Amino acid sequence: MTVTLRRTSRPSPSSDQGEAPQRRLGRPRCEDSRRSILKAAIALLKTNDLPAISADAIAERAGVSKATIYRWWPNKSAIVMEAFLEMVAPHTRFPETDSAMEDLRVHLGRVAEVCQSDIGRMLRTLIADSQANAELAAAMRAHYFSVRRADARKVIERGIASGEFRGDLDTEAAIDCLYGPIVFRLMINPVAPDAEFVNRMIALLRQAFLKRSDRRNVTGR
Amino acid sequence: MTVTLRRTSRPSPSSDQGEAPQRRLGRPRCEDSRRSILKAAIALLKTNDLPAISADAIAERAGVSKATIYRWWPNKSAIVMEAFLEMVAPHTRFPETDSAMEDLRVHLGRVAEVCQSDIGRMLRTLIADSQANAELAAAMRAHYFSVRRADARKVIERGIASGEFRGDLDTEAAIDCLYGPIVFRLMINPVAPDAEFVNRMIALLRQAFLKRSDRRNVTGR
Amino acid sequence: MTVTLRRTSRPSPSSDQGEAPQRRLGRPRCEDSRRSILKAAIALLKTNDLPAISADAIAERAGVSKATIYRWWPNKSAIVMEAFLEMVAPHTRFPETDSAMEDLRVHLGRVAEVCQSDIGRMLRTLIADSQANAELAAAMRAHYFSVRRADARKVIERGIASGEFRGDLDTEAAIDCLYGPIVFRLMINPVAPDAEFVNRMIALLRQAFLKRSDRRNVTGR
Amino acid sequence: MTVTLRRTSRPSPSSDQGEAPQRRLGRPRCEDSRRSILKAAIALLKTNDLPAISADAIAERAGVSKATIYRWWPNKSAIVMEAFLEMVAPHTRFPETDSAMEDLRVHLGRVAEVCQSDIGRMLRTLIADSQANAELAAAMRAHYFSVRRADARKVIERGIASGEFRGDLDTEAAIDCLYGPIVFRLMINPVAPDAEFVNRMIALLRQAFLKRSDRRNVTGR
DNA sequence: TCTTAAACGAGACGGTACGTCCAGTCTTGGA
DNA sequence: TCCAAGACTGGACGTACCGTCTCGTTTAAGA
Repeated sequence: MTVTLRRTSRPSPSSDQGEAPQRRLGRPRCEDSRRSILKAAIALLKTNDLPAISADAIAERAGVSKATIYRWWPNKSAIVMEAFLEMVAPHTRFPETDSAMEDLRVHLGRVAEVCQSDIGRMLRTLIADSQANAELAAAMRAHYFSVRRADARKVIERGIASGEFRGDLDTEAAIDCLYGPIVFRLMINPVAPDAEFVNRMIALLRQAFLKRSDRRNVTGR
Repeated sequence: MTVTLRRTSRPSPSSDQGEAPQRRLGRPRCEDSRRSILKAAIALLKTNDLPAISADAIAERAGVSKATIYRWWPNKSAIVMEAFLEMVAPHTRFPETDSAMEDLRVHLGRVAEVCQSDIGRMLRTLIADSQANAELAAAMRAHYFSVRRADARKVIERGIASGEFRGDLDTEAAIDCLYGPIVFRLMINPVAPDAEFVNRMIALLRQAFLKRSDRRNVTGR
Repeated sequence: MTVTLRRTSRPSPSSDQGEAPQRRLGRPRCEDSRRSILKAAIALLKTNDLPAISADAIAERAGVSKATIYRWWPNKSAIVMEAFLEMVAPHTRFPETDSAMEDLRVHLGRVAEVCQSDIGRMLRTLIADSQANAELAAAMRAHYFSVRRADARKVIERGIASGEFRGDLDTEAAIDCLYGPIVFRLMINPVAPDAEFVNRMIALLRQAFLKRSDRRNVTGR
Repeated sequence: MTVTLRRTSRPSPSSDQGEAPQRRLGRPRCEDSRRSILKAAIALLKTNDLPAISADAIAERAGVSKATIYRWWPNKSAIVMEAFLEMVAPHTRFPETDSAMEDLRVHLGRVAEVCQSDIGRMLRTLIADSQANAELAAAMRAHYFSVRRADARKVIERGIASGEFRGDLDTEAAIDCLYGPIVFRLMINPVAPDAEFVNRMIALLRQAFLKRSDRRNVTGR
C-alpha cells in the first residue's frame, strides 16, 4: 500500500504487470529520500500545526531538495497522507472475540486512544485538507475510510450471522453511528474523544444493535 | 449574536450592559461596509473554497478597502464565520410536535438538506479551517455547535420527561450519535447526507432512545 | 512670517486686505493646537528620522486630531517647514564689523554649528523632501534660501563698496561658493560641517574675494 | 563595481579572493533579471520621482517577480543606486591637458551638463533618499562621492606639483569649493546648474587656486 | 440667552505600497 | 535519470501610512 497520490505513474512500457521488476533507465529513485521525507512530514506535524509544514520545511528537515519532493508528490497533503497510511493506519485492528459488540467497543476504544495521539492530529489535518482537495479526499476514502468501513462491516455481519445483532440491522447506518460520533468529536471538540466516550456511546447504541433477548443494561468497560 | 471574532472588543467603559446604546466617540462604524463584506464573503464561498478566497478578493467585491477588513476581522475565516452565523445559522429550527423522536427526525432531515446547499460547503470549510485555527474553533463551538447541542438537549430532555424516551438515556452521548453521523458524512463523503440517510439513521437509533413499550419497528417517513 | 504653506487661504470676503483683523465667524483657530503640532513635529524630528514623523505620530504626540493637522497643512513637510522657519531661521544673523570677510567667516561658522544641531537634521530633511515636492521647494527658496542669499549679498556688496573686496567680484557666484560647500557636506557627509571646516574654506576663498593689496595669508580664527 | 547594497553577501567559503570564479551550487542567479530590474528602475526614474516608484512597478516593468527583487536588494533605493552606479556614474571623466585649472573647468562643465539630464534627477533623488537611509548614504559615499573626490584630488595635486596651483592650496577645501556649489544648486534651485554657472564659479575660484604670477583675469571659456 | 458657524477630538474609511511568505517550477552541476 | 541547491514566478498575506470623511462636542461672535 505504498503508492497513493503519486505524481507520475510510470507504467511498464511493455506488459501491464511485468513479471520481472524491470529496472528502468537512469539513476533509480532514492528510497532514503522517500523515507526521510515522510519522516520529516510526520515529525513536523507532531510539533507544529498544519501551516507549519511547508514544502521548504519538509525539504530542509529531510535533507532533501524541494524538487525531489515535487518530483514524487503533488502537494504536501499527499505526503502527509502517504505517511499516515504507511505508518499509522495498520495500528488499529479489530479484536476477534465471540462478542461482536464487545469487539466493536474495544476496537473503537483503541481508535479513540489513537485519536488522542499525533495520529489524531494527522487525521484531522487530512480530513480538513480534503475539503479543498478532491483528489486527496478520494484517496483518503479509497485507502483509509473504505477499508475501515469494510473491517467494521465484517464484524457487524458476523454479529448478525451469529444472532447477536438484530437480523434487520442496517449495517451501513450502523457504521456511520459508530464512527460518526468519534470523527465528530475529533473535528469539533478541543480534546479528542477517549475510551470513556466510546463506552458511553456503545452503551447507548447496544440497545439498537442487539437482539431483544440480549438487551441487558451492560455499561461496557 | 453579531460580534464573534472581532479584532477589538470595545466594551462599554461604565456598565457591563449599558441600557442606552451609548454613542461612542469618533466616526461610527459603517454598517454598509460590514454587511457588504459579509455578503461578498458568502458570495465568494458559493463558488470557491476557502483557500481560493483572498482578503483582496473580498475587499474588491465588497467595494471596500482591505484595511477596513483587517480593522474588524483578524482573518478571512473570521469573516466567513460571522457571515455564516449571521445569515445562515438560524435557518434550521426544531419542530415541536408531541413526539420528540419525530421532532429529532424532522429536524435532522432539514439539517441534512441544508448540508447539501451552499451552507454545507460553508460548514465544511469552517470545520476544516478550525483544525489550524484554535480561535476559530472556539468561536464555532461557542456560537454554533453548543447552541445546536443545547437545542437538541432540550428536545431530548422533553422526550425523557414525557416518558417517550428511556429514563436513563445518556443525553450527551445521544446528541453525539445524532449529529456525529451527519458531520461524518459531510466531511468524508463526496456528497452530503440527505433526508433518506437521516431516516435510516433514526430508524436505527430509535431502538436505543425509546422506552421499551414504545419500540415498534417504525421505519420513519 | 508665520503662515507659509497653509492649506486654505481664507481671504476676507469684502476687502482684499482688510485693515481690521476682522474676526471671522465660528470658533477661532486654536493657537494651542498649532503650537503643539509644531512642537511635536520638532520633538519627533529630534529623536527619530524622517519616516518616523507620520501625521498620526504628530497628532498623537500633540494631543490633537489628525483632521486638525490636515485642516491647516497640506502635508508633513509643510509642518516641518513652518516649524523650521518659526523656531530656527532667526537664529543666525550676520555680525557687522568693519571687515566683510570676517563677518562672512563668523556667520558661516555659526551656520555650521547650527547644522550640527537638530536644526541641521531639519534642514537636511527639508531639502531632501523638496526634491519630490515642488511646492515645498518653492516655499523653502522663497522663505529661507532667498533670505539667506539676500543677507549675504548685502554683506558682500558692502565689502565691495568699502574696497575690501575686488571690484569685479561676481556676487552670486561668491554666494554659491560660500554656502555651497556647507550644504554639500551637510547632505553628503555623515557628520555635519563645523567651524573648522568653515575656516579652511574661507582661508581658501579669501584669495578670490579680497583686493590684491589686502591678500595676506591670514588663516582665519 | 557591481555589488553594492546587496541583501545577502555570499562570500567564497574557502579563500578570501578566490582566483577561480568558482561556480556555486544551485541554480545561478539570472543575469537577465538583474539587468532588466536595473533598467526598469532607471526608466521609471526618468519620468517619476522616487516616492512615485514602487517595487511592484519595477517588478512589472522588468517582467520579474517582486520576490526576486527583494531577494537581492533590501529596498528600492538600493536598486536605484546600483543602477546609477552601473549605468551612469562612469560617464564623466576628467580631461588631461597641461592646465589643471582648465581640466577642472571642463570637467565640472560636463558634470553640470550631466546634472541637467535624467542623471541629475537620479543624483538628487539618491542624495535626498540618503538623508533617511544611512546605509544608502554610506554606499553613495563609498562608491560615488569618494571616487569623485579622489579623481579631483589627483588633478589638483598635479596642479600643485606642476606649479600651476599655489603650493599651500588646501586640497580638500578646494574640492568642497568645486563640487559644493554644483550640488548646492542641484538640490536647491528649480533648474540644475549649467556650464555657464560653472564658468563663473571657476572664474572666481581661480584667484584662490593659481599661483600669484599666473593670476590673470581670464573669464574662462 | 440663543443661534450659528467654524474648529475640534476621535476614529473609520478607501487607497496604495510595503516587505514577507509560500507553493510550485526551473536550472545548474554532480552522482 | 536522479539528486541537492537554490533562483525564479505568482500571488496572498497582514501592516502602515496617507489624506478624507463623518460623527458629536466645543467655542465665540452676533442676533
